[in-house]
Amino acid sequence: MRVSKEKVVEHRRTILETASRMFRERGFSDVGVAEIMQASGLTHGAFYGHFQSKADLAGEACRAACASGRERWEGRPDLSTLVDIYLSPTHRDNPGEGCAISALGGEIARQPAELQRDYADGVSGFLTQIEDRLDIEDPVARRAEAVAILSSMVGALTLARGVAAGEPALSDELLASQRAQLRARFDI
Amino acid sequence: MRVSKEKVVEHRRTILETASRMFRERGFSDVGVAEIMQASGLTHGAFYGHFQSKADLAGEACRAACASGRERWEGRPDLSTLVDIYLSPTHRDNPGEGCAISALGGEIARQPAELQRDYADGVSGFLTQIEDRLDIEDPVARRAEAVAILSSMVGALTLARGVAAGEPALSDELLASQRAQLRARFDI
DNA sequence: TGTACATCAGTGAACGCGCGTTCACTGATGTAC
DNA sequence: TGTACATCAGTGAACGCGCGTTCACTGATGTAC
Repeated sequence: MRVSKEKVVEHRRTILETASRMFRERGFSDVGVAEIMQASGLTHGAFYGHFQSKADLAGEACRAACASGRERWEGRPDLSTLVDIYLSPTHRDNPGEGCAISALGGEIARQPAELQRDYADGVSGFLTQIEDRLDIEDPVARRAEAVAILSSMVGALTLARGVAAGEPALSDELLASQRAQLRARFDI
Repeated sequence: MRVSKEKVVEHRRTILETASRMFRERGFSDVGVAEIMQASGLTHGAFYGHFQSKADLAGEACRAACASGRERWEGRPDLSTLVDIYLSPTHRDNPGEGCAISALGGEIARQPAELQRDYADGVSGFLTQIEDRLDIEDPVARRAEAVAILSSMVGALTLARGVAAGEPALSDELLASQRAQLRARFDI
């Protein structure tokens, strides 16, 4: 049955947020349209009133997740805090609420170039935010340092997630070690 | 029709190698049993004579890919060369022949603990190989440095692959920047 | 070494299942008077 | 403000399709004499 205009907008936002979370938790291919709609409190048939296709939703969800990540760090914490949060067991264990760059990292390589461009915007945005927190004069050196910090955070988080269920001790070590390593670089 | 014992062994190895390559290229969920068998020059029905299930194959393929990566570096190149190869455009563009740790990084987090243990063995093995090439006395510091190097290589490669089709210039920059960054750490 | 039979790896049709997607229908919302 | 009708978001059955898996059958291989 028909619903109010406000409800339509709310439904679309709910679907997008639910999908964004589920995709980060379990990847694009392992999450179905019907499952997303059920988790959003609707039936699968209503999906195509909001999005053209699952691929269309994937693009929107990727953009939304990158944007929400950007807002999250906007101006606030310093680099030590950012690194501590990023490489925390909490972030490792909750990819659905976490950084899309890490969560979608593996799968995005097989997605259409258009989606990769959105992902690249997210990467560039994160790099800029790191640069803004670095006390390095030379712009080239600053940029290189930001790349190094982002790479090591994404890599450590990916590895820590990959071994979390199989070797929890190694997973904790990877996070703690990389946290200490990065903090030593800009804390003193 | 029946085939010789040698052929049976050869077929099994072909299936395993083909699957190992295809899984690294496109992930577990996006590669089907029939497709693997066709690429191996057989029909899908013969699959269950060699493996119990697709999940069983995934485990074997992961183990095989990690093992082949280990052998690849056994003793040979120094750290500069290893980093140059790992962060090369060639490695980025050929995940099927490349490092399983990076290629399977995202998906392995959603696999059974048993598979993650095999993956963790691969990570530990790679860490040891990096440690063996480091000129650091203190074992704790050496281990931490190896973690930092592996994390940044995996992260940079993952990011470079994620933006390769969408923003090739950024992809090249990430690889080159991280390559230079790492070499500066142990070359002098 | 040669023959006769048992074995069993590979084939391809068939299975149930869940996927993304479509569509006729329902009934509450929005609108025209 | 109240009524009558048009609109259209959501429902749920149905679609074709490809998936992982099974199985009766085939025919070359391996073995016993």
